[in-house]
Amino acid sequence: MRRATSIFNHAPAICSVSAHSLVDEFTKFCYQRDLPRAMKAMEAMHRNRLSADAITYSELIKCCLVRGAVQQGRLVHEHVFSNGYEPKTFLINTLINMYVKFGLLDEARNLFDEMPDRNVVSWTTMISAYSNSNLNHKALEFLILMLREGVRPNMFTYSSVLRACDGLLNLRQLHGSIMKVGLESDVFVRSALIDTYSKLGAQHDALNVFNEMITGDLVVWNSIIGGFAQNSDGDEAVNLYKRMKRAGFVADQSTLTSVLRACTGLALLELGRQVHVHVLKYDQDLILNNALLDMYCKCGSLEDANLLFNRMMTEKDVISWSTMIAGLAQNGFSADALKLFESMKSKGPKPNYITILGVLFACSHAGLVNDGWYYFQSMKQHFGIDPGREHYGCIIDLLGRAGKLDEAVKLIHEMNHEPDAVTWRILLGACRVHKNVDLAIYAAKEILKLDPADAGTYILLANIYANSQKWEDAAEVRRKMGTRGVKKDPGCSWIEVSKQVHAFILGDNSHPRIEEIKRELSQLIQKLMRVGYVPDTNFVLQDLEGEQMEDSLQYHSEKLAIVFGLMSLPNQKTIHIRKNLRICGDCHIFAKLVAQLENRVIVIRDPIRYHHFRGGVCSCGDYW
DNA sequence: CTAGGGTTAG
Repeated sequence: MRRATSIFNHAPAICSVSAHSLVDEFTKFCYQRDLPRAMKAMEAMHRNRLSADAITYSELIKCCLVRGAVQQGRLVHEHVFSNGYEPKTFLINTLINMYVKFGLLDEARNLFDEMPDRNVVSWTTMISAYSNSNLNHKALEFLILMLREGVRPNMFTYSSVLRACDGLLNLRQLHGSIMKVGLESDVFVRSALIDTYSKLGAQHDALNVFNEMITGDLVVWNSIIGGFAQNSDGDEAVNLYKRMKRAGFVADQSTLTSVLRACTGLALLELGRQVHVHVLKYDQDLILNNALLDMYCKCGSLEDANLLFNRMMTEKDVISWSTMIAGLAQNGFSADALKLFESMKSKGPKPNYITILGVLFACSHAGLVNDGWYYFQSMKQHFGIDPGREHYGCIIDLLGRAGKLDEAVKLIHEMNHEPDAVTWRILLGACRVHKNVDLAIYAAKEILKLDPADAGTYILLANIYANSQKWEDAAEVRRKMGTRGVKKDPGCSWIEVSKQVHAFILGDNSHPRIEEIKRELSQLIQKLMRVGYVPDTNFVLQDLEGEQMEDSLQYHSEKLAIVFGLMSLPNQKTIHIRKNLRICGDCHIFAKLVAQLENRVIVIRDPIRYHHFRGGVCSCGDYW
């Protein structure tokens, strides 16, 4: 414990000051948070073999903590143990906590190991330290050791150790123990339970824990709302948010961030705008602003996103920049994305893994082979980032879409990552664009090896075979699909009108105005055909992830949603639609013509890409 | 002296 450099190794000096006034002075400095004077006084006390009381020392330790004074903290530690006094458990706990907060886990652990009477706080401090450092195994191990020593965990212990649970089995066991001792009604424990179940994807259990709550606080609500938002169940997150408001709680930064994330997932631009109003009072909150920025990008409102991004002039971090760059790229504004990246390089934060992904994404979507290749080649050298599978994916996409299919395949085999289903799907997408049937079959087979539940790929494969008159192969694929119980989701489009989400599902007539909409659609198609529209049913390779062709093409869900948008939104208002499947070639042509003929901006977001239709053209440049 | 909630890609 002692060091050669320690002040305490000097011989005690003679001191004329009375013991009382020395200790009093020390106490005064501690409470005044005057660290230098307190340290001097402590030195003097030490020379006179004097000690103060434990509470005073703990004040001094707090003082060291807020100043980040590690060295002084160590001196206090030595002093407390130096006069032959045995410090009280609570003072040792304070010291352990100090080391933990300084990130010196080993020193905390040494103290912990050597202390005589470890109480629940000592154990909890260590458990919390381990779980905060992601040493989950150690945290759980300590819980077991503590129980073995007969120390009973309290709510502090449980809320700490819960965060260290990385398996459902552990979690359920722990949940059981918590119920047994009746600590589940503690708000900290409850929110930790909800959060941990959510992190492990067990939303059902999280919701049960939430619903059993009689009295809770905002954090518990935030846990459950955040849990659903992060598990891509935006509907439930939004419902809970409304419930929370009815229960009389006022949303804070955390709530709003989660609700915005839910809006992002569901493309709820109107609700997002409403939330924006509440965000204004937290306009210093970077995380919240980043979530807002992402919402505008992913809801296809680049005007709002740009406005916000420029307003956030003073405080933008790497996430803000990455979000904006990726947002521009996904919406088809690749040149702007690259321009922004250049300005980030000169006056923004250091780009990270995700930033580069956005940049490469921008290149691949605009067919900028040279730029993409350059950024890819130089990312390690310029930013110290090794290309990951996703970066390779972008470049495979870039080469493939540009028609360099051979080079794309070569890269797949050369990269130092195992290709996964996503990699092959990218190649398949390129085959679709360039109508390379043989390679498409190869890629599709690779996908199905890795992801046997991918309905779109079975259908594509069957269609390719059917198209080449290979009826037996086609039947075999369909049969496999049947035996594996793989079903294709029906095409579905959503549109938000007057704070209400309207869903259009292929083959489903449950929308109250469906007949009227279909009549309007038929008339619109007639009108478009007079200016040259020809419904295109020959998109075999297009059927990759698009809606089925055999069903009436004219009632594809996005067409119904577009017509409903024309019918129910004011003339100048952009029509925003979200789809669950890729848009098909026919609907793409249809949307371009409608945008032109009706003088409307139409934004359709499919699972991969955004299409901004304006005056007869699409922001994707017909390249998707 | 010890405890809970939020942001970019996939």
